[in-house]
Amino acid sequence: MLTQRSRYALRALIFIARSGSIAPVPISVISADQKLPRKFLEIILLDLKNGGLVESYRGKSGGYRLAKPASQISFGEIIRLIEGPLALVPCVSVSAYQRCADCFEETTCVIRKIMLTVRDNTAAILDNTTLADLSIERAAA
Amino acid sequence: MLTQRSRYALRALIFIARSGSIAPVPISVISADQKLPRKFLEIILLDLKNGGLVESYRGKSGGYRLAKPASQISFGEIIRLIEGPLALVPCVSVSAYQRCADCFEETTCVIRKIMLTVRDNTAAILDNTTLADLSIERAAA
DNA sequence: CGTTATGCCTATCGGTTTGATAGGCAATTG
DNA sequence: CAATTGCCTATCAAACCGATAGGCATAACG
Repeated sequence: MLTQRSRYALRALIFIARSGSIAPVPISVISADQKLPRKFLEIILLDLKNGGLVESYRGKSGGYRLAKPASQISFGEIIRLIEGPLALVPCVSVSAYQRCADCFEETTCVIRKIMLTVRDNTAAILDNTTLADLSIERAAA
Repeated sequence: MLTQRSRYALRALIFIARSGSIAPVPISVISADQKLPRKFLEIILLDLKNGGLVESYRGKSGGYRLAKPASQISFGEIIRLIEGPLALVPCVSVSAYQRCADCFEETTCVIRKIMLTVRDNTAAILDNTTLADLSIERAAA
């Protein structure tokens, strides 16, 4: 299961992407429309900014904007940034590979084999769907 | 990422499945061979027992055995039992469906749409691979 | 019967993560 | 200068995670 943070991040980004406006979107607007806890959302947006997904502008008429075209921000990238690796075991993670503790032999491990399949499937889906692939429907999860 | 518990559960079950012996396998043997913390493994095996995946026998020459044929114990079932739902969001879980808090409309939610695809793909893999689908290679993750 | 090997129950524990809130500082606009 | 906005720091309770310890119940074996 994804953490609440990740779901909030997705909703916030989708909202920003859909707003389509050139003017940055303030936290208060996102939080009001999507009904997300304002202060908590602040932290998340800061992470998204540090991760290079959004730009922020301070002061009056400040707020957040996507840092790159919506077509270049995939669900996979968002989730990896906020949640961590897509992989179910560290030894099949591409973005954060790590040998499993107490692993006898990676090449012949059957658990690794199936987990690699799962990871590749998941990544194929999440990395190929971007914020631009959204129809008019409303984000709500 | 899976918790350590789930990885341990998988390794223990694979070990039992492979031992192939009719005699139950004691915790101490599993823990020694797979290098898993003994007391911790106890708790996990108890969960597996309560979940109907293994049978236990007390007393001398006691231990654990698979409660059904290895071909009927899938990775999906094991992970769901120890870890929880495969789904990334509650609203696409089949085994533990729950409407997302603050969801506007489930049918049109784009997050739900993609998460459903991911879940279905993951489930297809994990539910169709069983403890019987293991070659001679050694489990190690 | 008693010894021994085993699973089972209960309790505890420190550390980390999770979700969240509060207050004040910094910057920018007008 | 006032208003609005993001940013930084601190704090918090609750849950989760991985693990350990001790003793009780049960069954096999001689």
